[in-house]
Amino acid sequence: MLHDCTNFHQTQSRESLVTTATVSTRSDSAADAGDVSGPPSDTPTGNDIVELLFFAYRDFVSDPDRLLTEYGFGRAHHRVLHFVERVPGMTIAEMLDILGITKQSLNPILKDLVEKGYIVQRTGTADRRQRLLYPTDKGRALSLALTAPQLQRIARALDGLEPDVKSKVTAFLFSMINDDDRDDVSRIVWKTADGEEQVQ
Amino acid sequence: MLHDCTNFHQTQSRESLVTTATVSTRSDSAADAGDVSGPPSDTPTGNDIVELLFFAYRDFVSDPDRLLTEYGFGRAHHRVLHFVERVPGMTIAEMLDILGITKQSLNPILKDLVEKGYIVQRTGTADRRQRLLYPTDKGRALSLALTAPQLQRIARALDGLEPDVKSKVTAFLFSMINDDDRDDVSRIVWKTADGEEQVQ
DNA sequence: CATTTATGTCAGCCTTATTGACATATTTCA
DNA sequence: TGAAATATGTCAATAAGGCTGACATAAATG
Repeated sequence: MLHDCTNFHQTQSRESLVTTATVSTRSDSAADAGDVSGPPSDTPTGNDIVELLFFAYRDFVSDPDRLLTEYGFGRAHHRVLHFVERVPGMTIAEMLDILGITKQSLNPILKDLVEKGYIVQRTGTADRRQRLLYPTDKGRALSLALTAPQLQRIARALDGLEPDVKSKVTAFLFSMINDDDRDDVSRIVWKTADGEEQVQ
Repeated sequence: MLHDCTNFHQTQSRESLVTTATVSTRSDSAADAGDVSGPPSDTPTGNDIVELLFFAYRDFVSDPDRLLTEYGFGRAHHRVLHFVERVPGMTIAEMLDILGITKQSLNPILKDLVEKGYIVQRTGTADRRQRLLYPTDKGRALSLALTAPQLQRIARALDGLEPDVKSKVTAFLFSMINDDDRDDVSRIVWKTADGEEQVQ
């Protein structure tokens, strides 16, 4: 889930990359291009991961697109619904921090989801200014349906690989997150079933 | 590089997630929310990876934002420039396949990069309908500068982990890509320095 | 010579983002 | 208590980066 960051609506079309001619003309073509650059970069450490992350994420976030289109939603709706399902009772401010967007961007999307009955807002009991977000049964069902193809993709990818890959991938992705956010992310990602963790 | 899929311009602001109250009220708050759903999902296999991919990718693609803003470019410009640098001599059609966008979306971005002197287009020699894309020295320099913080993030993440993590992460990300595209992606990602590979 | 292909371009539209300004309810603090 | 800060909502204007559809041109192909 969680879409590119970006939007994009759904393209879906996408046959095969670079089907046509050559990936690149021979290096002398590049060399004789006058003003043009020298040899391609020597792929320093990590350059392959830069590109694999792009392609993997591109395909990964496109998984729920068909379903989203059916419901008239975009990837932003998926992101919001996903985190509401995962962290029921989340406040608006927490959602804004997680998604990294402004309230003006969140509002129309949230309004959509509330109006169509996927999310309910309840006034906070401790602080009655807050509007706590909860998924409805309908919202929970849609969230799970949207994430299902992504879980399948992950399971299929792990299936062909050594059993320790999952823990190593998890550790790597976790290390890729900004230092400041890592604690909070771990509370969201590995929260216990009864949702007991306090952030502060 | 390669930004979220999506657009988004740069937000840059982002302090810390969920700094305020509790991640969630206790589960009975969710339970007594009436129409609201049951217990949170039991985190089936891969659910953590779904979320870690979101957070890791979110931070990863934001690395070049400051620099992009300085140059008046967006993440889409970065994606285009990156692949032109990596696969000099690429055709327009190949770029469209890789990025998964339409020519109408690509055109203004490409025009920007050409007008500002980061990319040159040269008529193909074998097929003179094609406009082969090459980076200029300036474009190559900018591409490398944009990717530098991302390589640093990857290197730093791998640094604290076991030495086999890199190969396992690479294998995992590769498996996450759509079946149909995997051959072509491997040609792009692991192309030799002299760019000799033929796609067909 | 007719058709297909690669590319370019115009027009209109959508989603998701932004900033700035302002309103309201509630909590907190002096 | 009363002032200030906080959480949220809303309006307006703007922008990036996507989309579809239609059409044009040049070059290759059959």
